[in-house]
Amino acid sequence: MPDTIAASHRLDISAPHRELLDQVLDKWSLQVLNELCEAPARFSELRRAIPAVTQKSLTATLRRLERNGIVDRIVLRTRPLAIEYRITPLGKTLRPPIDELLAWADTHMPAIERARVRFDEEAEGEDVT
Amino acid sequence: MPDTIAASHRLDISAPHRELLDQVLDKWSLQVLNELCEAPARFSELRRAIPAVTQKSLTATLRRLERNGIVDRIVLRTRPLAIEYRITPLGKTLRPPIDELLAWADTHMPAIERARVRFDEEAEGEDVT
DNA sequence: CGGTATCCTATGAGATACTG
DNA sequence: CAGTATCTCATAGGATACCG
Repeated sequence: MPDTIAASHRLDISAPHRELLDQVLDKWSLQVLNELCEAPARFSELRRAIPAVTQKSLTATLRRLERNGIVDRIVLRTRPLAIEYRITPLGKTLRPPIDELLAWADTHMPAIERARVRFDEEAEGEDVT
Repeated sequence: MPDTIAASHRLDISAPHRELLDQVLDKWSLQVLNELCEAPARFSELRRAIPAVTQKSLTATLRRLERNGIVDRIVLRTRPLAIEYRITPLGKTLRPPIDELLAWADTHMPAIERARVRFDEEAEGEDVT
């Protein structure tokens, strides 16, 4: 295995970091985490709570989160059998950083919208010069 | 215009938020931001600094960041002409949340590795039961 | 140097059908 | 209910060739 390329004084954004963030910050993870931080939920409850997700994607998301120790999959020996998903303590530690990120998005959204409009307008006039 | 669906006491992870984070936290943005937070850089410097990125992906990343007001593309009227990319003030505000996320990844990486091993081992023995 | 244009393939994700 | 298994299509991203 290759060690880190250089002892950079900057942030080291190594492959494992990126891979990890990709698994945790993907399209549906945030919503799922959001639901499970509230309360444990069953598969069908999650589907109802997040209508846009398909069965397949929800399954994939839950498996990924489970594999990374972010959620637990509990088999309830009720009748006829039920599965419950719960956030783990490790999963809970994700909240503060995620919240900060969402707060950033919230705060700067207007500035970003403006930047986009400007950019798109400039691109318009570009080739007519 | 529809207001937020429900006055949820939970985090609202709306489409614009997700879209924004997708644009900013994509595969290469973190590395690029990391470089540009240090100092302005030319296209070829970025390629050297991030060897794994292809020309196409780097171009796409820079355009996206530029459109969102995170970086500036400066045309230097030197000889024979040079392009410089710089982080914007808006771009700099991204650092704290990103740092927190990376710190989280760093802190909890060992626990996550362990969770993965456990999960994969359990999956092994599963069908041999 | 700093890209754009094109082709091609791998992956992600929706729809659908079926199972314990 | 809680999935798995396919099929299919759209997109992301790499390789390559070329341009101002």
